[in-house]
Amino acid sequence: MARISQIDKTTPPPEASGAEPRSVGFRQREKLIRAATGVFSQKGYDGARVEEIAQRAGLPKGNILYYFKTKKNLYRVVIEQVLSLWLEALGDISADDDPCDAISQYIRRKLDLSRNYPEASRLFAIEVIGGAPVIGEHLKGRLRDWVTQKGAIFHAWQQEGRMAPIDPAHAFFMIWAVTQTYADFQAQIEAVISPANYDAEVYEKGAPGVVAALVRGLGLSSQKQPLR
Amino acid sequence: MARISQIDKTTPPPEASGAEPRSVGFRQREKLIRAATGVFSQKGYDGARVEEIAQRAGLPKGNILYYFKTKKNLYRVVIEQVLSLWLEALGDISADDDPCDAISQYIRRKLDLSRNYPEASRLFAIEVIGGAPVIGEHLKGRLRDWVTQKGAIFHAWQQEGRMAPIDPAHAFFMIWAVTQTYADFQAQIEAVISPANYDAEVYEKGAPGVVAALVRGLGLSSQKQPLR
DNA sequence: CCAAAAGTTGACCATTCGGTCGAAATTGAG
DNA sequence: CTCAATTTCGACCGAATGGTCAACTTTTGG
Repeated sequence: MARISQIDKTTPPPEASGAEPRSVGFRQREKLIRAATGVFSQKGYDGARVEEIAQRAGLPKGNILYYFKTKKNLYRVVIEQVLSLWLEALGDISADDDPCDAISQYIRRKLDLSRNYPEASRLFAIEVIGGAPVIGEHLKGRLRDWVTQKGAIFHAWQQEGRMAPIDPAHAFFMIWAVTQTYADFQAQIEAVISPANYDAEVYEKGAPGVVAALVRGLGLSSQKQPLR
Repeated sequence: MARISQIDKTTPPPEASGAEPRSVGFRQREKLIRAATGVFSQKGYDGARVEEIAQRAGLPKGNILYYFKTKKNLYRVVIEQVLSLWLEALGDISADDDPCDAISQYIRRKLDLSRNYPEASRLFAIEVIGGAPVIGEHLKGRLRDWVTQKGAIFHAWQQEGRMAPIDPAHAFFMIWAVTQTYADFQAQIEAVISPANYDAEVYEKGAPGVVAALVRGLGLSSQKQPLR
């Protein structure tokens, strides 16, 4: 009976414990997670149907429950993976960097994330809008620590007059808001702009100006030309 | 039999046709819409339970179906009301205004909206993230027209060098993104900042700096001091 | 090559939820 | 006050959904 070791099966997600990326179950789990991300991001947790996720992955419903035991557990796995992706991509900003370069690059990286993983972005948004019931603790932990740490760097830059005196945390909120809006509110942007090709017209043509505006707004003089 | 004229009952929402704001049904409908906004904004359409909305409004479930006929119809009424609130509050920006004043004021107005109607903001966000199945047409109509019109004003300002050369539509996306983030991502902001009083610490202390950053980013020199 | 573990599958169950119905209670105009 | 329209309310129904189960097939390690 295969049921015995199932509790263990559900614990190690594909990325964790890089044990055996070649096993059958590994690939199936990956497929399911990808499908689940898509469905959850569009319909939310309750709106998503296990059956639909299975269908999109080309597998029978039973398999999902076999691999993840419950719908809620699948959701947890999926959203935690999204959060990891998020935090990893945050990258590093160090005090030695030139503020303008470092933040420009950070913004661009964040924008690429929205562009390459729009579903992940939307899923994250839905979770947070709903009060972050699942990842709330992570936000209060990892994310918060990250902001505190990087905020100190911002503060130092501000003391040197190389950055406008904005509360560092709010500077991040601004950056996140703007970069994520291109993924999360894609439907609205499309309604207003009607781009033939979203990627090309929005990310490539529109975004650079927005990055510049953000940089300007944060008072980041290129190189060493202190703000006023 | 009361069923006969019911189709008419569901059509005129509380605000429309200011006929009889004193009738019993009118107040009940209002109560239900308020409750529904709260529940829908937190759980999304599918996650919201008719029973819960009723409970929150202090009425039996049956009444909801009596007044709105179906859950979907209730949702439509609620979200269309939110969109109206949105569009009304967009206010007017005219070419004669000083760009800096006009946009600063617009941003502040939008920020107040997030502050005073956070649930409406979140509901709108969920709808758009899900692809705007219900209000999509409105976005392609009313909102789009509004942006086109105001965009022309931005363009004129840009020609005079009174505003940075950003695609006007993207300027709006930026403003909307930043102002809405304070309502939509409240859970995240709270996790990172832990404010004792969200309104006071976030909107009153943090927001002004953000407004300034946005204005600066859009290249809006106060009064008539052309950018660069 | 073979047994045991891992994975697959569809039939099935319990629950939940949107919606219906009919009858009782309330309201309000004449 | 009266009577019809409006509103309330609980019992009930059918469909859909998350989850279970047991038999079956495929993988895999020795």
